[in-house]
Amino acid sequence: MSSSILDESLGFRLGMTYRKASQILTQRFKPYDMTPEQYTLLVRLVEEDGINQKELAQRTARDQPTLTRILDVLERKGLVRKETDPSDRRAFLLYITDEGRKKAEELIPIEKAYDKELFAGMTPEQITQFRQSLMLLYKNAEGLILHN
Amino acid sequence: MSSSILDESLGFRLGMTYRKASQILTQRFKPYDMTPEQYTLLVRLVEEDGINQKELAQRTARDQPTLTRILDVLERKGLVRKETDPSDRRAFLLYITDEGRKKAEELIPIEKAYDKELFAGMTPEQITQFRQSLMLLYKNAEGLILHN
DNA sequence: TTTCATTAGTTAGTATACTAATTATAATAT
DNA sequence: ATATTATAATTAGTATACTAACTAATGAAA
Repeated sequence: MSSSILDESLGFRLGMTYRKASQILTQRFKPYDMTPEQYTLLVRLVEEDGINQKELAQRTARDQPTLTRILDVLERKGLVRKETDPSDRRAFLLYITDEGRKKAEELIPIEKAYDKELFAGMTPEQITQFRQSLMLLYKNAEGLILHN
Repeated sequence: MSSSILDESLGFRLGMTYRKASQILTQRFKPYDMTPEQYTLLVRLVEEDGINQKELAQRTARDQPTLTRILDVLERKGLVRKETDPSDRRAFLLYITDEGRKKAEELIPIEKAYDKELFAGMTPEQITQFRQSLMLLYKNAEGLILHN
């Protein structure tokens, strides 16, 4: 029974777990010259492209400045293409390239396998419960945002 | 039932949840000129000081370079003090200052309240289960590190 | 005791994440 | 039509996180 304030804090435990999990996936992606963050954008665009940056930001739970920078990298690598939206010249429509699709399809099984290893030892019911808890936490946190 | 690769990925969900939760705590700590990361070091030192940086890094689940930089900030703010270890001149022993202790004690109830709000709607059993799942994930991830 | 390996901490380099401010375009309201 | 407001994306600034390389001190071995 730990009496540490930090160990008690679920927020802290959530953070340390995320950092460790992210660190391992970063290692595994490194030989493919890809980060987990870049990967999420790529995968989202494989599923649906022709959307703009604001939409992609929402669908990957990232803010727009972060997205801009990661997209720069993906564009430089030739995995993603930007076209100005003819109906709104402020916006860009994002398209995945053939190379980007190939890269994503190479990495998806690696990420899936990692996910499985990460959750080894948990029953399907526990995993479902964990997933639902994460979703509740996200909703709770969203509701606590200060809007200025 | 979503068929999105990203939504299916528990690692991605873990990350988006952590980021959102961290973002809100960052907002709440801002009036106190404190980040969640700085806070964790401070709280750990309130519980036990006179340890060196390597030990503090382990106890807060952070790597040493990150620790060095955050400690710089805390030292500049006068919340933490470093003394060279007389028995090992490579190492520093870390001490919390009176001001640091006061700051920590001011923020601890804020973080605790936030944790409670974050987990609103979950039963104690669900929270316990969630905590145990996080601990299992951490252990699993640790076991998957590539050691060179 | 001199060499070699290890260890504590830092520095350098890269990537991510957020807020706030800016630019350019679009949409709305007089 | 013109002025105002809102929006998409970017830029600037700060903070965190990691790996790799480095410095200084320690410890162990020949």
